[in-house]
Amino acid sequence: MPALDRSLIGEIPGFAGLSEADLDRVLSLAHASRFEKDATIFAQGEEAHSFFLLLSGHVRVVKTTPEGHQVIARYINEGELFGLAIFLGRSDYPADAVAAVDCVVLTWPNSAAAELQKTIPGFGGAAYQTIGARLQDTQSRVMELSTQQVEQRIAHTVLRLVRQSGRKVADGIEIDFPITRQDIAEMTGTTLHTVSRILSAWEEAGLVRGGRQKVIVTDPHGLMLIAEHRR
Amino acid sequence: MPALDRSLIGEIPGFAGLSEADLDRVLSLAHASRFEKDATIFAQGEEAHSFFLLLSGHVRVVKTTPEGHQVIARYINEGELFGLAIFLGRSDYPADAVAAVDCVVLTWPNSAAAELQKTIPGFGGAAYQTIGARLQDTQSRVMELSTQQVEQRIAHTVLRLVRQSGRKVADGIEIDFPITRQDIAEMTGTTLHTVSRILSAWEEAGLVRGGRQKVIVTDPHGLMLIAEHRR
DNA sequence: CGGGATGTTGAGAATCTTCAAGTCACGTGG
DNA sequence: CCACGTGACTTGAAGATTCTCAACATCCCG
Repeated sequence: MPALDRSLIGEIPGFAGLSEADLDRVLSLAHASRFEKDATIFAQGEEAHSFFLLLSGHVRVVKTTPEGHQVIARYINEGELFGLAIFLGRSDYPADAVAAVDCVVLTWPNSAAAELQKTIPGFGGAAYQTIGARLQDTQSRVMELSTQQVEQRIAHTVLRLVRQSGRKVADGIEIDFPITRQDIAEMTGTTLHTVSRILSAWEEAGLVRGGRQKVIVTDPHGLMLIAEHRR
Repeated sequence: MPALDRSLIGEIPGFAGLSEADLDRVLSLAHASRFEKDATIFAQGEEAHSFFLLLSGHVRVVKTTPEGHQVIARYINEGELFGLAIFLGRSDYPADAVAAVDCVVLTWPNSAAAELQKTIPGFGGAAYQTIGARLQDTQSRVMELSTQQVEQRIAHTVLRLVRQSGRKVADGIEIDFPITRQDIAEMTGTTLHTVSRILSAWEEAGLVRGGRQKVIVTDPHGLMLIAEHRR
């Protein structure tokens, strides 16, 4: 493995503004690895030995119920920490993390956590900030699932995805990684059939363009109206 | 206000095993207050100036959507921290906290947080442990809402309530605070009508006994079977 | 070029909500 | 102490949303 470059993490909240010496110290505790699309970074129930920072790519975090239903907990974007089981006082990972595209990941052993928190001001804060943000996200999702119909939930989810991981293309904004109807269903608590029907209707109405493992939003404002149930 | 007694918090995780001097120090930063049933401890959107520990009673945490729907995020039990906005890096409270019964609450100003974390080993950990546990709870709830039918969700919710806040009575276990059908509906993402119908059916089947603002589980094992969809 | 994964669409069924109408319990004030 | 009013609860009937089942179309990868 090549020596890790400071520029990898210089821009990341929690490491921003560190001295070169501190950056080197942070990197000396970590190691970088590549995961091919569909590779598992960690598995639900597995003993949590490390935590991670996504340097590039997109990671899907999936929980499986005892009955075998899958629910996508979230997508991780570049620059985000994940697999923070140790910071929650957990000894195992509560979900699978799967590379949605080819990914580069920094890994720290749990044993580095105390060290980092002690020596890097702001690192612990960044980790807990991340957890706090996820608690709020998850709570919003509970509210959506509790109070909104399927079409609104899908609209909110698609808008969130393009906002967080959108890439500008000729006629709109495209979600930056391959995503199936089934994936969207697992994020919104519905079935791929309903997702397909609704996306087809939206395409008919000129709000989105679909495609295999692809969603392009062509009329974000129109979608927003649907999300707010004011079509 | 009378001087706060060390015994108030001596048993609480995060304060357990502290010296008398440390306990006094923790209490000197706090003040205790009483809230009558239905009193608001803090309100959604209000600037978060303090965080709290519930000494006795039960607190309902409620979020309201822009459209006016209410969702009960959780109930707080005796000995739990709540209103931890500052630990999430938030400047306002994300929900209402309402006394479900008469309550006694310890309050610390946010300014005490850094102090407590520095001087009391384990305090910061306890706060973040609490947040971590809530993230996991909330995620389980997303899974339930996504994959289970209403009857199972209500069964899980009622079982969780009796487990966390149950009081043994003659013919079963009763939820230890007044709870309406509407409350249960707001915890499970359904309507009070559906909750009422299902509780009536369970009563018919001898699993529970109902009553005004009351639920007594008489056959926890039978309810568990319903929760797992194996009636 | 075959086959598995992905996506579409129709029809029927099931669950759950909505609307409606009431009953019941409890606390308050006369 | 009783009448009354309000909040809590119940139950029926109709309707809507969404799921399930089924069949087929399509696309990509090897």
